[in-house]
Amino acid sequence: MPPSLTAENTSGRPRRFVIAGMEGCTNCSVCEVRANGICSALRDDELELLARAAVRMAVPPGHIFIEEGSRATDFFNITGGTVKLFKSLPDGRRQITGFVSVGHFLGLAVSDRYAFGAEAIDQVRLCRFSRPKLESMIEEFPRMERRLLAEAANELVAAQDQMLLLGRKTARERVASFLYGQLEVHYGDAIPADARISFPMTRADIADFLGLTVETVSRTLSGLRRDGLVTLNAGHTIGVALPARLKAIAWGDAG
Amino acid sequence: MPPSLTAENTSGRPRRFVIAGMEGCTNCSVCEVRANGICSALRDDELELLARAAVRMAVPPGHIFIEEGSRATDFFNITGGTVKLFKSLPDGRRQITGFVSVGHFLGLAVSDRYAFGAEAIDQVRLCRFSRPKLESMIEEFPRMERRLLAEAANELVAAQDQMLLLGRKTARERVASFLYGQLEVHYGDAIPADARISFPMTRADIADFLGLTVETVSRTLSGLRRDGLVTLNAGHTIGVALPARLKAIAWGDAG
DNA sequence: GATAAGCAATGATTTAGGTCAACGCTGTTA
DNA sequence: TAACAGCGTTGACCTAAATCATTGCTTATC
Repeated sequence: MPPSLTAENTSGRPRRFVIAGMEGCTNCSVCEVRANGICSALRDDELELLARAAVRMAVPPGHIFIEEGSRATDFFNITGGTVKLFKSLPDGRRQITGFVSVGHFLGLAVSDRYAFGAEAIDQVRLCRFSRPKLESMIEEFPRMERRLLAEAANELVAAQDQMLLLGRKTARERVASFLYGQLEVHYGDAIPADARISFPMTRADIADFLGLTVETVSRTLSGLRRDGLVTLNAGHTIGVALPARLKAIAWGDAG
Repeated sequence: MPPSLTAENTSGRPRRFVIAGMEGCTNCSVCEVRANGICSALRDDELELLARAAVRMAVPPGHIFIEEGSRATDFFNITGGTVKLFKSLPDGRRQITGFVSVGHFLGLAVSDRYAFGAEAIDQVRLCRFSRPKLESMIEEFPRMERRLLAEAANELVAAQDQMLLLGRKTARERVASFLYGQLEVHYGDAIPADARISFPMTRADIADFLGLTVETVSRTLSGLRRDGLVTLNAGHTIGVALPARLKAIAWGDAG
């Protein structure tokens, strides 16, 4: 029971999010994230089958569409927006384990319960597959399994990096790591000098991701600005003059 | 180039670690971890093929057999002993990302470099496969891929738990979590009241796993003993009278 | 059996980051 | 146009855990 997902066209919201030709889309071959998602592992004719198993959905900002510990009935493939994944302690302490966006696959689990929660940060679009349906798809198209294994391996590497950050880095190193990570998300390997990033998450999200408090994130960003390493613009946009310096800080070259 | 692995029978060490019938073992169907490892996904006749690709090795305590950042030429399947996986910062700060033992598969990575290091804690035995060989095996036996995906998914769940621990738990909660985790390793789901665990890792290993210092681990264990929650015996053996209390502490029910 | 090296425990002191509190800005509701 | 809520920043103060230092084991080496 995915808690109250906002299915396309059934929400009371303005329709501007519904791109022409997407309502009740059954043709994955024209999907905007065809190149990114698990679907990239399939040929056009195979996508035909996938289409029948997929339900396209829109999730409004702040909406939790995977409840931690609930029955894992579905898999999701994100086709737009940014999602935060998290785990919580009974008393409310929260750790964000990752931010994921377009092309990301969600819900892989051996257990029958989700081990984490997922909340939309901005307006999110996704494809939903029922567990049995996806499993039969995998049965039929082993290339999809290959793709999932690759994605899981990548996530594992990211998780290990994050453990190093949470266990051993200082606040300054953590914030620098986060910013540099955002640079990589936006620019890939080719990060220009004098780069500019803009991200949807709040200071509280960043704090919960880095294992810090909002105050420390705020202070640390101010510190980086004072040192001429970043410029804090209005909203969630940050300029980075010397990405290499930021990277050095992120990896312990204090400065 | 796996740095100086100690191949069976080629080391100058006493032979007592070499169990009869294992030298140059080419028969995986009698393997002692048949039920645990990736090999469990295969039928007996398929194991015949696997045997030809595997090289059995012994790794002495303290020996690093995967060097962080080195070329990922091989995969490993642990058949005995305990291994610590870790990541380091240039200045030497170290985070242990996991302890793994019998049946665990190592080396899954999309990149051509290992993202982590691996060091034997006690006497370790393992099967080594070359990357291309394992890949062709997977090609041939999709069930193996299924098995790897399941293992990766489980590791991901463990990694998320560890992120919650490192980012949001207190020292006491971390140590309690570690001890309870060890109880689960030893007893599975059926943890008896008045349990007893014995583990091979040092206080320094535990500290690097929990993102603490040795002193804090030591003090925290002493604190738990003072509170009558554990008994610290000589060596690396710890008694736990009330596992349920420990679990409660691990999840934030302060006490 | 003296010396050294590795591991664990504990005490004294310091500090990085948390907590508590105030304030400013922007956008929304009444 | 006031009241309010959400978000971010900054200051004052506090504390959990780090750091530094000492001691007491074992086990290994000469």
